[in-house]
Amino acid sequence: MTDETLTIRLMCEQFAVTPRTLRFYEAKELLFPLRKGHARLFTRADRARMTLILRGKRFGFSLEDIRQLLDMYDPGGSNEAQLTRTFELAQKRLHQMEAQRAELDIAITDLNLQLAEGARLIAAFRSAAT
Amino acid sequence: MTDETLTIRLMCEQFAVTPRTLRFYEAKELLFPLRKGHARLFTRADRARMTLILRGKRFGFSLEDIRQLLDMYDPGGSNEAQLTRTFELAQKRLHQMEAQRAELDIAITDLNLQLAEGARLIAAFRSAAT
DNA sequence: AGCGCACTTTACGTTAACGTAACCGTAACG
DNA sequence: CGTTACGGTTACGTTAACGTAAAGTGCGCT
Repeated sequence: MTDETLTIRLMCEQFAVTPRTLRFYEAKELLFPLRKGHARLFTRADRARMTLILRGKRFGFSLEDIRQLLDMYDPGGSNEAQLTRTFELAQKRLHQMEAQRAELDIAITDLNLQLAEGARLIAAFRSAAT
Repeated sequence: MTDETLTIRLMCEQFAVTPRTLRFYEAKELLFPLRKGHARLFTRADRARMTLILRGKRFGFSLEDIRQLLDMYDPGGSNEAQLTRTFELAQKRLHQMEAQRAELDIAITDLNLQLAEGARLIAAFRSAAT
């Protein structure tokens, strides 16, 4: 059985975050560690969520955005209406992400052009320093 | 001559921001409007900068990050050392952006898979409702 | 002169995402 | 049995990127 539950320390190591962060995420209902006495035990599900949380953060989603996305990765709302609402929300996110990628592509192209120009300038400086 | 300089109001309209934002950007040395008396006049260069600022913001760069990037788009640091440093900074950004795009692609793929699963679930619900 | 309007500066308020300090419990170790 | 180690709960502090309110300035009009 992979009941491999982690203490807060180990969890912190695995994801390179502080205890404060994990407690904060629990408060924000992004993680739901079990309790053994008063201590937290992070489950496999929590670890899966953490991966998604960190990924979400890296491209600029807010924790609140991420919380909503996480709900979708769950077998949570088991009635059709809820499921449909969640599905539509996910589609909106997807469009946002695709738009973001499109902009990122443009920016990368721009920056590449600027880099080429920069390289040209530097080369000019060097050849001028004969 | 395209000395088409804009008042703060017009500038706000063009970029859909508030006066506070423009003043704030000036304080942070992202914009350098001229002064006619005590009033600001935004130049074509300022408008170009604004476009870049807003683009930068859209994929999560901080204003400080953006300020450094803007320096590169300038004929500003006219010595080789400065130019080279700026060039390297830009390269780092580029790598960050490419990494970000790679992750975004993964996330988009993930989300697409989840959406497919979601669609399957919803379809199941509907056929069950015979 | 008086009025209003657009613009200004100064400065305190706000939200997100934690950091950090203070204080408490308990379990193991020497 | 004291203390070190790890865990916990308040609760105030911090940074970024503005919002917002207060109070002053200049100018064009009547």
